[in-house]
Amino acid sequence: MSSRQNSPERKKLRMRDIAAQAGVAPITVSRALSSPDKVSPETLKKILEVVQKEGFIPNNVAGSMRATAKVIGTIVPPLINSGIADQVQGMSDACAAHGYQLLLVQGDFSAEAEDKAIMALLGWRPKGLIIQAFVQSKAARKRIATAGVPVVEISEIRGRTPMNLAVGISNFDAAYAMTQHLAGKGYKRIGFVSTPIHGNDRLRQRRVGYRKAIADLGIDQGDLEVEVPITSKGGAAALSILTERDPSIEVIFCSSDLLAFGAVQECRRRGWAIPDRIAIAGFGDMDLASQTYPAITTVRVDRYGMGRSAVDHLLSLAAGETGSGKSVDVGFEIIDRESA
Amino acid sequence: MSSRQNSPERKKLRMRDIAAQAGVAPITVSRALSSPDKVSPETLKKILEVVQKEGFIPNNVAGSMRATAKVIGTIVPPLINSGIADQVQGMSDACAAHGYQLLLVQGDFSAEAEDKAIMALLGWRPKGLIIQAFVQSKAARKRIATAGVPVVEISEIRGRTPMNLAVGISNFDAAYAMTQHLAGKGYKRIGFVSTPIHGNDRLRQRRVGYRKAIADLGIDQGDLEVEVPITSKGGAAALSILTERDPSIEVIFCSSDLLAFGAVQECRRRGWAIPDRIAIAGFGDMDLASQTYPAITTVRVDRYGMGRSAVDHLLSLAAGETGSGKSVDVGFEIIDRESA
DNA sequence: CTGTCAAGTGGTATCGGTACCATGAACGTG
DNA sequence: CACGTTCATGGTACCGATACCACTTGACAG
Repeated sequence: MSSRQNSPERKKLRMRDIAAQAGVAPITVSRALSSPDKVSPETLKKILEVVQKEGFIPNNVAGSMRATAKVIGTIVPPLINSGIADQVQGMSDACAAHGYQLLLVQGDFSAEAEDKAIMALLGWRPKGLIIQAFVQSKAARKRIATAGVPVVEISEIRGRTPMNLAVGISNFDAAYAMTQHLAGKGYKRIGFVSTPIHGNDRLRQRRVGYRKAIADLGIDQGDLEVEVPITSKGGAAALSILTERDPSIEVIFCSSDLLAFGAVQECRRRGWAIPDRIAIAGFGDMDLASQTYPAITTVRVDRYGMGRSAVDHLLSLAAGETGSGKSVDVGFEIIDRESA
Repeated sequence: MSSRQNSPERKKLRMRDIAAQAGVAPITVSRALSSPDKVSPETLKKILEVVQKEGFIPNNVAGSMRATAKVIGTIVPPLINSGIADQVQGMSDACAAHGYQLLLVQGDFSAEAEDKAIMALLGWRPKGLIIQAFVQSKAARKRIATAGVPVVEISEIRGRTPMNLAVGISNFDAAYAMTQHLAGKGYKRIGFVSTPIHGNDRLRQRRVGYRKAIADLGIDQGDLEVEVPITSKGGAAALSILTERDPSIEVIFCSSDLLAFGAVQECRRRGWAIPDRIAIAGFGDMDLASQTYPAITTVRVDRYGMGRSAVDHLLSLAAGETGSGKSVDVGFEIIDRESA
């Protein structure tokens, strides 16, 4: 009766206000908004009209107390490279497609920060977590296990058994394949540039794959590995270090395109021809890699697809599928360009 | 009495379970966790022990029904360039520092998507919104106004009056300054490359600033503007288009470093010397700009700082400060490098 | 000894949806 | 025509933490 006039300075809209105005019970409004096919067409129309007119937006917080929240929590490393950004985009798009929200926390490289981030996420009782943390500490794993929330890890899929399910590639295989590829093109002395591993399995496996390939190839070249920060400046530095350590080095395989880019720029600065004076390969197939001149030979990984796939699998897990311990391999591809 | 043994297959932990085990009331546990100074040291210690032992994580969803949620919603454009990524990092860090969570939605370039995204965010009754949408449709603004949620816009600060408060720079001034800077270095024919404006005021103001500078300088050069997709490929294309349109063009000012990078690579491909054959300038001072050889002259904007500052101001607004209509100018800086 | 006050703690109502079960109407079937 | 079944809708009881107010206790001033 007084529901019309008191809008100007009355408080926030609730479902019951809409219900009153539409002449139905609150629960019917709820159904109209979340499962419209359970409401008769006329009622539905009437309710939606009121919702539209009043600009009502249901309170997800309240709704998430009974039903589990349509939220997926995720921890991502700092978005320094566009690979991660693609992945976030993939997760974001997939979430949107399913009507979920993405709760994003950025990790750094410390275990405490990771633990705190996980607690913050779990506090929201998300449907699941997608983790791509660097550390993956034991404490963190235990916390998640206790909470009983499904987890999809975007990670190295070789060797380790995931908590529930992992999406990723074998970084070992990829690095092995690239090293072999370079050897196949006739390069003899093959350097390797890594970023600080910090307990990150993906990075470690790349190095292991490289080493295995060198061993299998029977190349005797001493230590041609170096570790630098994950910036293009790091790549430039790596070039200097390695060429100084062994002037006859023929190719440098960088564990990230960002490093490869930096190395290419350093060559330009020195006036060195690529790949004649020295060849360079990267990892990730960032946009950069194809656009740099000369274009960079690299390993393509479908990061966007990994993000989407992670969300899809997570929702399956949450819906009851066990799939425990499985790994989903999204594969990789060697992209041969001009730089090596 | 039976609270100890039934843990194995009992349901989730609630605050009252902790309370029972610690021999206090639930509300005391609440206080112990959110305002520890209101609880006596002994009680606090006992409660924290139980919390620790059980691995209890309070349910934020429930807590957010009475008190407003410690959540900030944000809409960001696709993370195509690292500038946006820096900004997200800034917001994320600032949120973490204040104990807030970041609810992230990625926009695209359509008004409907934006409206949907805003509804999704508002459904969580966030403390506030940080918006950096491309469209900023009228419908979206109205929705936010109705919800009565404070908003910080990361945007162009010239001309437009923000809903509550805007953080950003004057893109007009920045583009004007760069154009003048280039003219000051002796360049006569100055081209301009923009990405599709799509109603985005920041991009528009850059173009307007450029045009104003050209007019003020009294340069009569015809149309040396072109619009290309925001990719490095777009930058390469722009170089081709402009040099074909006017072979005597001397410098190209790109409204994004990504474009400038593409243009530089295209020059390399053609064997053109930079800046002798043609000079290039960018916008944003992405990591790329300083690392590319030759290093790119550009406009530095502190994106990370903008993100942090947006969160800080938003929390002030939420705490009651009005600050309506104000704009916070974080400023810019012309970074003179080798490319122009 | 009484009154005032602060600190520490608890009881209760409440935030706003939705799961669960009940109800009544309309329809078809034997 | 009695009965089962489906469809549309409503009533009620929560979900789990916290705001609000009340209460107890001890310290201290007058």
